[in-house]
Amino acid sequence: MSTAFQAIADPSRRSVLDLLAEGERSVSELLGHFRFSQPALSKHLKILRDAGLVVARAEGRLRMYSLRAEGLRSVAEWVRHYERFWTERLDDLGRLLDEDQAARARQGGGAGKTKRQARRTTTRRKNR
Amino acid sequence: MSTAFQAIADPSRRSVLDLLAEGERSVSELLGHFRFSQPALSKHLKILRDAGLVVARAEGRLRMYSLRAEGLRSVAEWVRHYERFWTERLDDLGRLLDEDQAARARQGGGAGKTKRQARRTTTRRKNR
DNA sequence: TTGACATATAACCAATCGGCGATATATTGG
DNA sequence: CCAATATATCGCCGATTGGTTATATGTCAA
Repeated sequence: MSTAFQAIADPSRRSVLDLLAEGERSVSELLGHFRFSQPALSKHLKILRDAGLVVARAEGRLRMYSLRAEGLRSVAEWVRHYERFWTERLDDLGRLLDEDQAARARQGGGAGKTKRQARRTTTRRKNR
Repeated sequence: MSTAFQAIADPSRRSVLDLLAEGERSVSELLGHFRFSQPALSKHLKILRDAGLVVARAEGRLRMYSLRAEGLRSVAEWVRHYERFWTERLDDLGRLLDEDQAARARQGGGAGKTKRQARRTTTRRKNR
């Protein structure tokens, strides 16, 4: 039942993946980086295994875990659909705002790369 | 304490975001796409709001929700770190992650007890 | 004002989660 | 074989989650 989205929801599990991104590690090596118990880590590892984000290889009495990053593809693809909202949109919006800012044109600095700022759209947050 | 990672862990909430990616929607419009109750949706929306992934604007008695995709940036950046594992050419990867092929070549060697074991990057991908 | 609608919040519930200590299983060294 | 080590699994626990129904709040129409 564990999807990659669920698996990476926990910060400890993300840390495990970050560690494994540097290379294969045994459970006890991983454990050294956390404050919780070994069974807790084994549980996290099981969740990551079930989600297809890591694989374990037995070497003697050690279990060497390594990253299986392809399991993150679904996440990457889903997020990529949203990337346009802060790339393309920042460009277009920035272009519009540049006119506005050009009005109070001053920006002396020298190397004139348009240093636009992201401005919040509306967001009339009042809430509660 | 709702982080973006936690917020997108739930498939219903991801669907909400997907819907809002097409444009602003009221709560009842969103509700039409789900089988659960209105309070359940309001809870999801609160979580998304707290995570900074959506914003609400009052329009009469409606609440128009819209996407605030920048909230997904942290996720995108984290995942991008892993993209290289399936994006980069295999040969580049092998170059980055040291002597994989040497370890593979010595596979039949035998009784030598190496302190450091072979790093396993495997996963020969050809497509993409 | 009243009543209907739109949405949020409250109170509750079962299931899941992340942690623990205890224990089971496998491997290695003596 | 035995003890030590490495890891997984079990049984338990309190907190969180995702859902429910009931109710509160705010706005529009009449």
